[in-house]
Amino acid sequence: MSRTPDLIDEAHSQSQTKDRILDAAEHLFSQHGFVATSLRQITTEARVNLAAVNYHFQSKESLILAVLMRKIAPINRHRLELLDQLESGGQPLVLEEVLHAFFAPLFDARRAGVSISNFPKLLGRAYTEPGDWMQRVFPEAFAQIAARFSAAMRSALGGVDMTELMWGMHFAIGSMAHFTAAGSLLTFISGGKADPEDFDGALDRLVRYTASGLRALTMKKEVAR
Amino acid sequence: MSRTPDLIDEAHSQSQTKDRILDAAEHLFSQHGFVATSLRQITTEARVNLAAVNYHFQSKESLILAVLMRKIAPINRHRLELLDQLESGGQPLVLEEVLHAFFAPLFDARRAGVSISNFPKLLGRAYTEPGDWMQRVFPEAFAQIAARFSAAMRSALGGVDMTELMWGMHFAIGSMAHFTAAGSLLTFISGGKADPEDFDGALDRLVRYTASGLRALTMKKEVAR
DNA sequence: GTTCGACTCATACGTTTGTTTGAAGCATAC
DNA sequence: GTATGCTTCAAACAAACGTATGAGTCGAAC
Repeated sequence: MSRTPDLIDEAHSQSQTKDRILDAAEHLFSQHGFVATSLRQITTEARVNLAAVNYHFQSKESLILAVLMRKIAPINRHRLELLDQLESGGQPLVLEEVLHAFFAPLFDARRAGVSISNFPKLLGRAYTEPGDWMQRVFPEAFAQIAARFSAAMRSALGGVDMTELMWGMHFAIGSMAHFTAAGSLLTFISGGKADPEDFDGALDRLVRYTASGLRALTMKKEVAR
Repeated sequence: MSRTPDLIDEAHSQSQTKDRILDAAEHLFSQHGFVATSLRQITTEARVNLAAVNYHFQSKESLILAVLMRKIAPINRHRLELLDQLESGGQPLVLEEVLHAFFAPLFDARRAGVSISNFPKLLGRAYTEPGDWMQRVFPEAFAQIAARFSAAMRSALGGVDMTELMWGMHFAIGSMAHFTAAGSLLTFISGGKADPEDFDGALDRLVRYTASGLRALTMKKEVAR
């Protein structure tokens, strides 16, 4: 037995420490927010030396960005894939399908994360946390998404006023973010009857709700109350 | 002139320091969040001694609660007033009117604050900030609101399934919170065309959007996709 | 066997955090 | 005037923060 393979973990161990830090940071950030989570908490949970954070990432801020991008990038890629798929069908776009393409990847992230964890909350936090850095990065990460999907929605709705559509998208993003970030509030106001862990049901409802709201908002109608 | 009235400020001066702290804290919390704002920043902006915070309030956490409650209480009171007004009319409730009663006080808060400030953002933060304390307090502050308004909405919609209505309320709260907390994102995705400072327009759109979404969600329809 | 690069480690640095202390101010009541 | 209660003040506290340092470990290259 010259080289007992040691099947247990650390398969290729490509900087296993770096990933452990990212995983722990993601978990803690989603629970306590970015500012309230210390590097010591992260390195303790990751069972890694404190200095490893500043070695692999240069600063805490860079760590935050790395954690976010690791989750946002594949979700947005998935969104664009689904939209491409819809648009290549040759048939006219259906609003519900476009919205599904926009929302579904976020919910799928649960399953894509294999074992871990509760990162939808992480993305929810990203919207409202103190950060000035957030407003520097989100545009970059979401500019393409916003442009592609707003165009698709406009097409599905039949060439409506773009400004009204933007208001609707903003409301829709709010519903989505609030659901992912504060699902426990749903449990509370419903007295436990509505289950925020029911992702399939949530996605279905969010699509129906949003589609109807968008149609109402972009309907040709007098502005006067 | 035995008692020159000194019309200038500090009318009854009932602990003027306490209010200065609350005002400064409210302002800074809304801009940088609760955890990222230090007591020294607050006392500096309020031009008050550092120790005054722990004298008038016992801790930073109590300060946060005091700041929140000072804003939430009158808003919720206003909400209930408007709802009472609707229900005492004797006529059947209209969904749009109920939603207006729910949303309007938040937007009015701008004007009610006389001179100050941007506190809608403050409330927006409260939803997603780290706090475990938040989940201890919000139920207390919003239990009555949730009960009264969900009943009114159910009445306006004609006795629909309560669980579905709760999902809708949750989405609605998300739209509202996201708008108040992250209005700048609207400016971004719309390329500057939609103005988040247009509160009248925003309220109108939010009511229309939400009413339509709620109706779609609570419509009797097969659950199967 | 030595050298070299990548990585981990214990430890310390300088700040900043929330909170506490004890003296000083300053009205009102006796 | 002296005493009393509430408030403000400068200064200090221990603790926790993000970051930096230099020695030490390990494996592959030569």
